Amino acid sequence: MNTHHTPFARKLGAFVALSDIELALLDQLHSRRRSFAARRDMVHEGQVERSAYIVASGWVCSYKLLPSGARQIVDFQIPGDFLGLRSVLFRTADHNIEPITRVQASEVQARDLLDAFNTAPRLAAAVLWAASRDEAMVVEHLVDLGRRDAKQRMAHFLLELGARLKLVGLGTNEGYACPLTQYLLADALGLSAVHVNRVLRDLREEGLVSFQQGKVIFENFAGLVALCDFDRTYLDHEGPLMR
Amino acid sequence: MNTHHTPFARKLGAFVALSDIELALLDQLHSRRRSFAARRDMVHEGQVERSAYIVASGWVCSYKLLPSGARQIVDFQIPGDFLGLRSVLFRTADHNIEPITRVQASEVQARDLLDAFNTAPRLAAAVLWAASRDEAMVVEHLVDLGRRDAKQRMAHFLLELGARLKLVGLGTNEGYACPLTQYLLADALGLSAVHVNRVLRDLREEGLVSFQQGKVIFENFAGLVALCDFDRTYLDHEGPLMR
DNA sequence: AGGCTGGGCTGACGCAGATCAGCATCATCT
DNA sequence: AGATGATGCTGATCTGCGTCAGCCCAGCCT
Repeated sequence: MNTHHTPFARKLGAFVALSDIELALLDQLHSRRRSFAARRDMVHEGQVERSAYIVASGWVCSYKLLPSGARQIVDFQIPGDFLGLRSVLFRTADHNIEPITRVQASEVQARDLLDAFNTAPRLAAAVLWAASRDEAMVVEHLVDLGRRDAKQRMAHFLLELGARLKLVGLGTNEGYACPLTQYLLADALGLSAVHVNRVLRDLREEGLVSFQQGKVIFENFAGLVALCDFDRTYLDHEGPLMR
Repeated sequence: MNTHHTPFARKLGAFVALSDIELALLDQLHSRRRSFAARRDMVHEGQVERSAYIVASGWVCSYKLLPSGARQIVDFQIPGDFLGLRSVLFRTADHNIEPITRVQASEVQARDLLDAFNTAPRLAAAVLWAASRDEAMVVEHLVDLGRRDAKQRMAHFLLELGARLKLVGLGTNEGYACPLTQYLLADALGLSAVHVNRVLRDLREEGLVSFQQGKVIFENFAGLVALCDFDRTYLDHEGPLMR
């Protein structure tokens, strides 16, 4: 695997055999690099937004706030992920986006993408694939919230995150570094922070996963997969347009 | 409003000013009409799928099954809605699709769509808009499951459904006909059927909505909106590509 | 140093909603 | 007419998770 490419190129390249020319085109999208401080909203709901981003380093979350003050995190973005692709299409952003750590991201105008597609049409299919994968993840998240209990949710979440990170070279089947706090986990999983803490302790004491000092370590990968029926096909399925 | 067009054309036409030619093109997509019996899966997870559908009449639901036997309904499709657009892109369907009533739907090959787009490029933007709206609904559903209690969920759900039905001429601010059973509601809202029943009773006794004999009737629309902070902008927002 | 803040952690208690069990109604089938 | 199966409805009880309240530690201010 080519490790000197950006996480974005690496992710797409893992499922679509891309030529060197195509890979180079993808890397070129990263010319307009910007940096964002942790904890300061990049985009807030209702804001008029004209460009999307590709995350180069750091972690981001997209969330919705309810008037009650409750927050629901819809998704986390890690290096290689698109950010705000939809708010380019719609006139305004429909949710908030906040960096969790310091973030480096490349601004991508709609025009840049279209130019790249014209030069290398297969890239369009690849990007479409990435967008579909993101949607499949949201659906899986919905199933989590609707029909899995706290322990299964957590297990599923940690496994999915691991699979995504592995794809961009930031994780292995042993574990990965993870900057998320228990509060962030709570807001993503629809739980209270208190309960997140308890669930993590349970999982640790059962020898399944540990999550301490910013590191997720899989102690019993198979056991964890069994606990929540994790099926990763939705993450790395290749489509008919890819061949 | 033109009522002699299909629900699909009507829905798109409500937010994108479409010419008669464009409307006619949309209606032409409905040539390959098929009929499906209630309760028999149209598509099941993992099935290889090559065509999408546009619902002409009847109700459909897309859901995921867990090995535990639990079911999570991701979304309902009503007349005018696309069905399985994503499973055309991916090689296989990633969830099951089941008609709730008898359903008439038009089969749409990827080729038909592309042809229509070539003739009338504005249609592509309109269809993209519809797809984005569907995704926004899934996100809103996710917030429901993660951060709203049972009563708010139900209120939000009934209001959203009402707004969607109104768009295709199947509902008003007074109410609408709805073939969903309490079991279906439960599987969509992440509740038990027993609790759905109680919540419906509560809402009825508080004079907010009633849902009986297949009819949803809004007794106090404003009160219901206030209860769950319903904000319908995500349903009928027009995008920058529409002008 | 001392205070402040953010994060992890824990016990006691309460409640929303699940589960269990059962009844009533209606449509369809035999 | 009786049997069967959906669907709606209800009370009693149980439980997963939230809420409240508080402690501890580490890092960062002043």
